[in-house]
Amino acid sequence: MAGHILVIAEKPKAAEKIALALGKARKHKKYNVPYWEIVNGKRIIVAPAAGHLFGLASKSPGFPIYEYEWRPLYEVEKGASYTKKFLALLASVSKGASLYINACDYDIEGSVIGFMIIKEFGDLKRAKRMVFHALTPQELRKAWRNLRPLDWEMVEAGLARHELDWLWGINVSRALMRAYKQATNKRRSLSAGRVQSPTLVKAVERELEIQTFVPIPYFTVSVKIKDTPFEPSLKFERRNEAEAWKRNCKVGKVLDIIKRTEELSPPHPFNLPDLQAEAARLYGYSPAKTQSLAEDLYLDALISYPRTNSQKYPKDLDIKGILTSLSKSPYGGLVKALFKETKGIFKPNNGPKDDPAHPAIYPTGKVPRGLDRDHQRIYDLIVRRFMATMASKARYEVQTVIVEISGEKFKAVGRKQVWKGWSLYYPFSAPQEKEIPPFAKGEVVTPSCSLRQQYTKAPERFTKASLVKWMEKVGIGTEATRARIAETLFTRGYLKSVRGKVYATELGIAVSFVLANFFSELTSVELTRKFEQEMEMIRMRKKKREEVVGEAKKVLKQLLALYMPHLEEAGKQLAFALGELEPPEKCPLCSRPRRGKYCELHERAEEELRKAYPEWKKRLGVSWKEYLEKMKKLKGAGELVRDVASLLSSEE
DNA sequence: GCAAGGTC
Repeated sequence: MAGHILVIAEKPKAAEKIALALGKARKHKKYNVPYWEIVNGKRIIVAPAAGHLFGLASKSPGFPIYEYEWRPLYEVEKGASYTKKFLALLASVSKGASLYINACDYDIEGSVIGFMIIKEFGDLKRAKRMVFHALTPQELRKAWRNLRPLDWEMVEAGLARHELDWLWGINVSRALMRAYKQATNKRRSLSAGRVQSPTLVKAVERELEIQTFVPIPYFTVSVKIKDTPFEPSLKFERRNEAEAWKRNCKVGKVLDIIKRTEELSPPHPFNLPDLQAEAARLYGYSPAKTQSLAEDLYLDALISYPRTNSQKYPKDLDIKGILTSLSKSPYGGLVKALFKETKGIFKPNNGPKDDPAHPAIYPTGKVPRGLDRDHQRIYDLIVRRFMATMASKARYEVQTVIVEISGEKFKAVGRKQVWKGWSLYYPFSAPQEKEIPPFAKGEVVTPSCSLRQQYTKAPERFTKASLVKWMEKVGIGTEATRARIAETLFTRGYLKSVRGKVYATELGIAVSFVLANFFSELTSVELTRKFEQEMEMIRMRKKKREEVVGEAKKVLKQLLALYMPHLEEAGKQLAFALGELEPPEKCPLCSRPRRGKYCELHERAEEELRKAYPEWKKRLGVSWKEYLEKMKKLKGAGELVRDVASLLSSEE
């Protein structure tokens, strides 16, 4: 065993950290990829992958398809040509090694990345796993002293994850495309998958909720005193109840004035979802755009790795060093203020969320030059947030005035900032100041009350950002993939974005219906839960990969057998949606195929319309005819509802 | 060409 030890890292940055922790490292380059050689002691080479270098591909064309193989990623995925040089390097440095160490991130994907490389270029019988949870020298050295045998269970779980996603995704996608081809003799990229399809279905459900929404009327009486609005507004079902209360609303008395100081903790360090949410809120950027801008900043070495869920900085982060470097930037004034208020002792307000592979996002200290507006805005958020997490609490003087008017209590809250604290550095999320006029306890006041008729509102439309947030909430996709997968729904033409709001297209609705009818597993986030359980079973050696994959094939075979007789029908649904085919019988209100009196969607709208009438009659005393007249023009009513109301009122 | 996952 005279050869060197090869350590395989998941990416160049990690390779560098590992090399520097293991000894005196010399940096080399081959095929324009950096790698490191430890020169004191044993000969060790640390070389990086770039994420997955291998991917699954079909052995043969056709559908359904249950055969696949692992191939170099650059052969099977366009846009992955950059992986070729990494493969070339790893093939080269693998030669003559006596030991292969998988030092990729300690998760099932990292286990697969290293495993595939050792399997292809090295020797699995002389392989070990290095396990660490942070790229700090101490942690890395500890991992080096405690090398473990190769983690076959994690590898098997990871391979299973790839195979399951591939089998479901490729087969159901092809099922959709086949159907469309059959109906139109045209080609079109259609897709379905464990993550994208539940997201599509959610967006379509929201679309239909909005389009079939029937507002319900109610009455509010709102109270103002000295031109200041008081909370809450009172709600009533009927106008006469509201009017009765308004007549009572003549005089009030100030019951209490409560003054307190409110302290607001600094924000947590940025993880990717929080950065995306802020960029969406402040600048209207889509999550995919923010991610891509952040990645550019990372590649420019301006910020740390952005694809993270962590809200914690590394324990050994050189905060002082970073800030010192930034003092030569336009943020110099703020840096000076931060040094002054913290006296050089930096304690970040780390948040609860963690990520096994990467810490929270922070600036590296490198001073940027010539960033365009978009990059500058993201960089600005990250630098300011970084400083804010170390700053003191913001303080507000809050004054609450409580007034009683004929037995009901109302309040108004004034807020004045008395200490800027973190909001000096990150002003974007500080609460607004609000001034209220002076009141005295016991003071008798004259309220002005106004009565308004209002309507319940349909749920909000998704934005790209809130759709990605939803994915995060229900736990599908990862930091690195969520925004990208949401974006594919738009490139497929399933969803569209108008002035920042998400709309489901006819095609999106049709795909969602076909999936619900024939592949209902793919319409729910439960499939991800099931996968997670299966992966766990494999890791615990309670189940074998072949077993899990075999079961999935069986389920798919059954579903596809049920689907095939309806291929043409499904294809027609897709073709109707795209206007490629005319339905034999049209809905009297739109161009969708007729199902009963109307199309499926207008049917649903009529149902909602009829369901809501008793409530309208009770609250407003309107006749059916008056109800329809009103609904025809009511802005908050769903478009499909208004269509049906127009038609019904013309039939009356 | 199609998934989801990693990263340049």
